[in-house]
Amino acid sequence: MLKISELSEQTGLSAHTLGYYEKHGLINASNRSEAGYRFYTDSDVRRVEFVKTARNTGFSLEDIGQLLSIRVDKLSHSCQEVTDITRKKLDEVNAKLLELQSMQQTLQLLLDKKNAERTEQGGAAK
Amino acid sequence: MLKISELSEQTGLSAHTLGYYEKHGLINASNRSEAGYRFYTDSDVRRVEFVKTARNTGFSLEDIGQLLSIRVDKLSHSCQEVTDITRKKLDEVNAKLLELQSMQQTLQLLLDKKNAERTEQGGAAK
DNA sequence: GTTGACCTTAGAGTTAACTATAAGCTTATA
DNA sequence: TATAAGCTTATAGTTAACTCTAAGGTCAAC
Repeated sequence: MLKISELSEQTGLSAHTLGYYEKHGLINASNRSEAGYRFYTDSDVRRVEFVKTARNTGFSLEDIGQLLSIRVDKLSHSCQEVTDITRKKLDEVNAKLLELQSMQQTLQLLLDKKNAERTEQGGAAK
Repeated sequence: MLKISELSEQTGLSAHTLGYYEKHGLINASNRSEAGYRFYTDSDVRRVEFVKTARNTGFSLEDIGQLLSIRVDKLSHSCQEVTDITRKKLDEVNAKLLELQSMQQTLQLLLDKKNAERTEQGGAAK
Protein backbone atom coordinates (compact mmCIF):
# COMPACT_ATOMS: atom_id res chain seq x y z
CA MET A 1 0.00 0.00 0.00
CA LEU A 2 1.47 3.28 -1.13
CA LYS A 3 0.74 6.80 0.04
CA ILE A 4 0.23 9.40 -2.64
CA SER A 5 3.78 10.73 -2.31
CA GLU A 6 5.13 7.23 -2.84
CA LEU A 7 2.92 6.66 -5.86
CA SER A 8 4.11 10.00 -7.15
CA GLU A 9 7.73 8.93 -6.76
CA GLN A 10 7.16 5.55 -8.42
CA THR A 11 5.32 6.92 -11.42
CA GLY A 12 7.11 10.22 -11.86
CA LEU A 13 3.79 12.09 -11.80
CA SER A 14 3.22 14.83 -9.23
CA ALA A 15 0.64 14.35 -6.48
CA HIS A 16 -1.20 17.26 -8.07
CA THR A 17 -1.36 15.49 -11.41
CA LEU A 18 -2.59 12.31 -9.73
CA GLY A 19 -5.30 14.39 -8.06
CA TYR A 20 -6.19 15.85 -11.42
CA TYR A 21 -6.51 12.38 -12.95
CA GLU A 22 -8.69 11.28 -10.04
CA LYS A 23 -10.96 14.30 -10.42
CA HIS A 24 -11.42 13.31 -14.06
CA GLY A 25 -12.34 9.73 -13.16
CA LEU A 26 -9.27 8.00 -14.56
CA ILE A 27 -7.79 6.65 -11.37
CA ASN A 28 -8.75 6.10 -7.74
CA ALA A 29 -7.16 4.97 -4.49
CA SER A 30 -8.37 1.48 -3.60
CA ASN A 31 -8.28 2.34 0.09
CA ARG A 32 -8.37 5.25 2.49
CA SER A 33 -7.09 5.54 6.06
CA GLU A 34 -9.41 6.55 8.95
CA ALA A 35 -8.39 10.14 8.44
CA GLY A 36 -8.99 10.00 4.71
CA TYR A 37 -5.45 9.49 3.45
CA ARG A 38 -5.31 7.71 0.09
CA PHE A 39 -3.67 4.27 -0.16
CA TYR A 40 -2.82 2.71 -3.49
CA THR A 41 -2.45 -0.98 -4.42
CA ASP A 42 -0.26 -2.57 -7.09
CA SER A 43 -3.27 -2.64 -9.35
CA ASP A 44 -3.67 1.11 -8.86
CA VAL A 45 -0.02 1.59 -9.79
CA ARG A 46 -0.48 -0.37 -13.02
CA ARG A 47 -3.50 1.72 -13.89
CA VAL A 48 -1.57 4.94 -13.37
CA GLU A 49 1.29 3.60 -15.50
CA PHE A 50 -1.20 2.82 -18.24
CA VAL A 51 -2.55 6.38 -18.15
CA LYS A 52 0.98 7.73 -18.29
CA THR A 53 1.85 5.52 -21.26
CA ALA A 54 -1.24 6.46 -23.20
CA ARG A 55 -0.75 10.13 -22.39
CA ASN A 56 2.82 9.93 -23.62
CA THR A 57 1.76 8.49 -26.96
CA GLY A 58 -0.66 11.27 -27.68
CA PHE A 59 -3.99 10.11 -26.31
CA SER A 60 -6.19 12.69 -24.60
CA LEU A 61 -7.57 12.06 -21.12
CA GLU A 62 -10.96 11.47 -22.71
CA ASP A 63 -9.45 8.83 -25.04
CA ILE A 64 -7.81 7.23 -22.05
CA GLY A 65 -11.12 7.09 -20.20
CA GLN A 66 -12.47 5.06 -23.10
CA LEU A 67 -9.42 2.81 -23.22
CA LEU A 68 -9.78 2.12 -19.51
CA SER A 69 -13.48 1.42 -19.81
CA ILE A 70 -12.74 -1.23 -22.42
CA ARG A 71 -10.58 -3.13 -19.97
CA VAL A 72 -12.98 -2.92 -17.05
CA ASP A 73 -16.43 -2.18 -18.20
CA LYS A 74 -18.63 -5.20 -18.79
CA LEU A 75 -21.85 -3.52 -17.73
CA SER A 76 -22.39 0.03 -18.86
CA HIS A 77 -21.98 -0.75 -22.57
CA SER A 78 -23.40 -3.50 -24.73
CA CYS A 79 -20.99 -6.07 -26.17
CA GLN A 80 -21.28 -4.52 -29.60
CA GLU A 81 -20.45 -1.08 -28.27
CA VAL A 82 -17.35 -2.37 -26.49
CA THR A 83 -16.23 -4.18 -29.62
CA ASP A 84 -16.72 -1.06 -31.71
CA ILE A 85 -14.78 1.16 -29.31
CA THR A 86 -12.01 -1.42 -29.04
CA ARG A 87 -11.65 -1.70 -32.78
CA LYS A 88 -11.63 2.07 -33.19
CA LYS A 89 -8.95 2.49 -30.53
CA LEU A 90 -6.93 -0.37 -32.00
CA ASP A 91 -7.05 1.34 -35.38
CA GLU A 92 -5.77 4.53 -33.77
CA VAL A 93 -2.97 2.66 -32.03
CA ASN A 94 -1.99 0.91 -35.26
CA ALA A 95 -1.96 4.20 -37.15
CA LYS A 96 0.30 5.72 -34.52
CA LEU A 97 2.55 2.67 -34.69
CA LEU A 98 3.01 3.05 -38.43
CA GLU A 99 3.75 6.73 -38.06
CA LEU A 100 6.30 6.12 -35.33
CA GLN A 101 7.93 3.32 -37.27
CA SER A 102 8.52 5.59 -40.23
CA MET A 103 9.95 8.23 -37.89
CA GLN A 104 12.17 5.66 -36.27
CA GLN A 105 13.48 4.58 -39.64
CA THR A 106 14.27 8.15 -40.66
CA LEU A 107 16.15 8.86 -37.45
CA GLN A 108 17.99 5.54 -37.50
CA LEU A 109 19.18 6.19 -41.04
CA LEU A 110 20.43 9.63 -40.07
CA LEU A 111 22.31 8.21 -37.13
CA ASP A 112 23.80 5.41 -39.22
CA LYS A 113 24.99 7.95 -41.76
CA LYS A 114 26.61 10.03 -39.02
CA ASN A 115 28.37 6.96 -37.69
CA ALA A 116 29.61 5.97 -41.15
CA GLU A 117 31.04 9.46 -41.67
CA ARG A 118 32.82 9.34 -38.33
CA THR A 119 34.26 5.90 -39.03
CA GLU A 120 35.53 6.37 -42.55
CA GLN A 121 37.35 9.64 -42.00
CA GLY A 122 38.48 9.52 -38.42
CA GLY A 123 36.13 12.10 -36.93
CA ALA A 124 36.87 15.37 -38.77
CA ALA A 125 34.13 17.57 -37.32
CA LYS A 126 32.32 20.40 -39.08
CA MET B 1 1.62 24.45 -56.30
CA LEU B 2 -1.16 24.53 -53.75
CA LYS B 3 -2.93 27.47 -52.19
CA ILE B 4 -3.39 27.39 -48.44
CA SER B 5 -6.98 26.18 -48.67
CA GLU B 6 -5.84 23.28 -50.86
CA LEU B 7 -3.03 22.40 -48.48
CA SER B 8 -5.56 22.56 -45.69
CA GLU B 9 -7.83 20.14 -47.52
CA GLN B 10 -5.00 17.73 -48.33
CA THR B 11 -3.63 17.60 -44.81
CA GLY B 12 -6.80 17.95 -42.80
CA LEU B 13 -5.34 20.88 -40.87
CA SER B 14 -7.15 24.21 -40.86
CA ALA B 15 -5.57 27.22 -42.56
CA HIS B 16 -5.44 28.79 -39.10
CA THR B 17 -3.43 25.87 -37.75
CA LEU B 18 -1.08 26.05 -40.71
CA GLY B 19 -0.59 29.75 -39.97
CA TYR B 20 0.09 28.90 -36.36
CA TYR B 21 2.75 26.37 -37.38
CA GLU B 22 4.33 28.92 -39.68
CA LYS B 23 4.42 31.55 -36.94
CA HIS B 24 6.27 29.03 -34.81
CA GLY B 25 8.83 28.34 -37.51
CA LEU B 26 7.82 24.77 -38.33
CA ILE B 27 6.65 25.25 -41.90
CA ASN B 28 6.78 27.81 -44.67
CA ALA B 29 5.39 28.34 -48.14
CA SER B 30 8.13 27.88 -50.74
CA ASN B 31 6.62 30.58 -52.90
CA ARG B 32 4.40 33.62 -52.79
CA SER B 33 2.33 35.29 -55.51
CA GLU B 34 2.78 38.96 -56.37
CA ALA B 35 0.04 39.85 -53.94
CA GLY B 36 1.52 37.77 -51.16
CA TYR B 37 -0.60 34.62 -51.47
CA ARG B 38 1.21 31.52 -50.19
CA PHE B 39 2.01 28.68 -52.60
CA TYR B 40 3.10 25.30 -51.37
CA THR B 41 5.20 22.65 -53.14
CA ASP B 42 5.13 18.86 -52.73
CA SER B 43 8.07 19.17 -50.39
CA ASP B 44 6.07 21.61 -48.24
CA VAL B 45 3.22 19.12 -48.14
CA ARG B 46 5.54 16.37 -46.91
CA ARG B 47 6.87 18.65 -44.20
CA VAL B 48 3.36 19.46 -43.00
CA GLU B 49 2.49 15.76 -42.99
CA PHE B 50 5.56 15.11 -40.88
CA VAL B 51 4.51 17.74 -38.35
CA LYS B 52 1.04 16.25 -38.25
CA THR B 53 2.40 12.75 -37.70
CA ALA B 54 4.74 13.80 -34.93
CA ARG B 55 2.03 15.86 -33.29
CA ASN B 56 -0.30 12.88 -33.40
CA THR B 57 2.19 10.66 -31.64
CA GLY B 58 2.64 13.00 -28.72
CA PHE B 59 5.52 15.27 -29.68
CA SER B 60 5.29 18.95 -28.74
CA LEU B 61 5.83 21.65 -31.34
CA GLU B 62 9.19 22.33 -29.72
CA ASP B 63 10.16 18.66 -30.09
CA ILE B 64 9.06 18.80 -33.69
CA GLY B 65 11.21 21.84 -34.31
CA GLN B 66 14.20 19.78 -33.18
CA LEU B 67 13.19 16.79 -35.26
CA LEU B 68 12.91 19.01 -38.32
CA SER B 69 16.24 20.66 -37.64
CA ILE B 70 17.90 17.24 -37.62
CA ARG B 71 16.73 16.62 -41.15
CA VAL B 72 17.70 20.00 -42.54
CA ASP B 73 20.22 21.66 -40.37
CA LYS B 74 23.80 21.13 -41.38
CA LEU B 75 25.03 24.52 -40.24
CA SER B 76 23.70 25.87 -37.00
CA HIS B 77 24.79 22.88 -34.91
CA SER B 78 28.04 20.95 -34.76
CA CYS B 79 28.05 17.35 -35.96
CA GLN B 80 28.24 16.10 -32.42
CA GLU B 81 25.21 18.15 -31.39
CA VAL B 82 23.15 16.82 -34.26
CA THR B 83 24.15 13.26 -33.41
CA ASP B 84 23.21 13.77 -29.76
CA ILE B 85 19.83 15.25 -30.57
CA THR B 86 19.14 12.52 -33.11
CA ARG B 87 20.01 9.79 -30.64
CA LYS B 88 17.85 11.39 -27.93
CA LYS B 89 14.89 11.70 -30.27
CA LEU B 90 15.39 8.16 -31.53
CA ASP B 91 15.30 6.93 -27.94
CA GLU B 92 12.05 8.80 -27.40
CA VAL B 93 10.55 7.33 -30.55
CA ASN B 94 11.64 3.82 -29.55
CA ALA B 95 10.14 4.24 -26.08
CA LYS B 96 6.85 5.35 -27.59
CA LEU B 97 6.96 2.40 -29.98
CA LEU B 98 7.31 -0.07 -27.11
CA GLU B 99 4.47 1.58 -25.23
CA LEU B 100 2.20 1.52 -28.25
CA GLN B 101 3.07 -2.08 -29.04
CA SER B 102 1.99 -3.18 -25.58
CA MET B 103 -1.22 -1.21 -25.95
CA GLN B 104 -1.82 -2.76 -29.34
CA GLN B 105 -1.36 -6.22 -27.89
CA THR B 106 -3.82 -5.55 -25.07
CA LEU B 107 -6.47 -4.25 -27.44
CA GLN B 108 -5.92 -7.01 -29.99
CA LEU B 109 -6.35 -9.65 -27.30
CA LEU B 110 -9.58 -8.05 -26.13
CA LEU B 111 -10.90 -7.97 -29.66
CA ASP B 112 -9.88 -11.59 -30.31
CA LYS B 113 -11.68 -12.64 -27.15
CA LYS B 114 -14.82 -10.81 -28.25
CA ASN B 115 -14.68 -12.54 -31.63
CA ALA B 116 -14.20 -15.96 -30.05
CA GLU B 117 -17.24 -15.38 -27.83
CA ARG B 118 -19.31 -14.36 -30.81
CA THR B 119 -18.22 -17.38 -32.85
CA GLU B 120 -18.59 -20.13 -30.30
CA GLN B 121 -22.07 -19.24 -29.12
CA GLY B 122 -23.68 -17.71 -32.16
CA GLY B 123 -23.81 -14.11 -30.95
CA ALA B 124 -25.96 -14.09 -27.83
CA ALA B 125 -25.45 -10.47 -26.77
CA LYS B 126 -25.43 -9.09 -23.23
C1' DG C 1 -17.24 46.69 -62.54
C1' DT C 2 -19.26 44.47 -58.79
C1' DT C 3 -20.15 40.48 -56.02
C1' DG C 4 -18.55 36.67 -53.35
C1' DA C 5 -15.14 33.40 -52.15
C1' DC C 6 -10.51 33.39 -50.73
C1' DC C 7 -6.33 35.55 -49.19
C1' DT C 8 -3.51 38.71 -45.92
C1' DT C 9 -1.94 40.15 -40.95
C1' DA C 10 -2.84 41.04 -36.19
C1' DG C 11 -4.68 40.06 -32.14
C1' DA C 12 -8.20 38.17 -28.95
C1' DG C 13 -10.54 34.04 -27.04
C1' DT C 14 -10.84 29.06 -25.83
C1' DT C 15 -9.70 24.45 -24.15
C1' DA C 16 -6.98 20.68 -22.17
C1' DA C 17 -3.81 19.56 -19.02
C1' DC C 18 -1.50 20.64 -15.78
C1' DT C 19 0.63 23.46 -11.70
C1' DA C 20 0.51 26.24 -7.71
C1' DT C 21 -1.59 28.41 -3.55
C1' DA C 22 -4.10 28.30 0.62
C1' DA C 23 -6.18 26.91 4.83
C1' DG C 24 -6.64 23.38 7.75
C1' DC C 25 -6.13 18.32 9.52
C1' DT C 26 -2.77 14.15 10.58
C1' DT C 27 1.10 11.77 11.99
C1' DA C 28 5.93 10.58 12.87
C1' DT C 29 10.05 12.50 15.28
C1' DA C 30 12.74 15.30 18.82
C1' DT D 1 3.87 18.19 23.29
C1' DA D 2 5.34 20.88 19.72
C1' DT D 3 7.09 21.10 15.32
C1' DA D 4 7.63 19.86 10.78
C1' DA D 5 6.51 17.06 6.96
C1' DG D 6 2.78 15.21 4.61
C1' DC D 7 -2.08 14.75 3.77
C1' DT D 8 -6.93 16.78 2.72
C1' DT D 9 -10.18 19.77 -0.32
C1' DA D 10 -11.01 23.78 -3.01
C1' DT D 11 -9.81 27.11 -6.07
C1' DA D 12 -6.85 30.11 -8.82
C1' DG D 13 -3.13 30.60 -12.25
C1' DT D 14 -0.32 29.04 -16.23
C1' DT D 15 1.05 27.12 -20.69
C1' DA D 16 0.64 24.92 -25.20
C1' DA D 17 -1.94 24.52 -28.97
C1' DC D 18 -5.12 25.81 -31.22
C1' DT D 19 -9.41 28.59 -32.90
C1' DC D 20 -11.83 32.60 -33.94
C1' DT D 21 -12.72 37.54 -35.21
C1' DA D 22 -11.83 41.60 -37.67
C1' DA D 23 -10.42 44.74 -41.13
C1' DG D 24 -8.93 44.90 -45.37
C1' DG D 25 -6.69 43.33 -50.08
C1' DT D 26 -7.17 39.90 -54.33
C1' DC D 27 -9.22 37.45 -57.98
C1' DA D 28 -12.37 34.69 -60.84
C1' DA D 29 -17.04 34.85 -62.59
C1' DC D 30 -21.01 37.02 -64.00
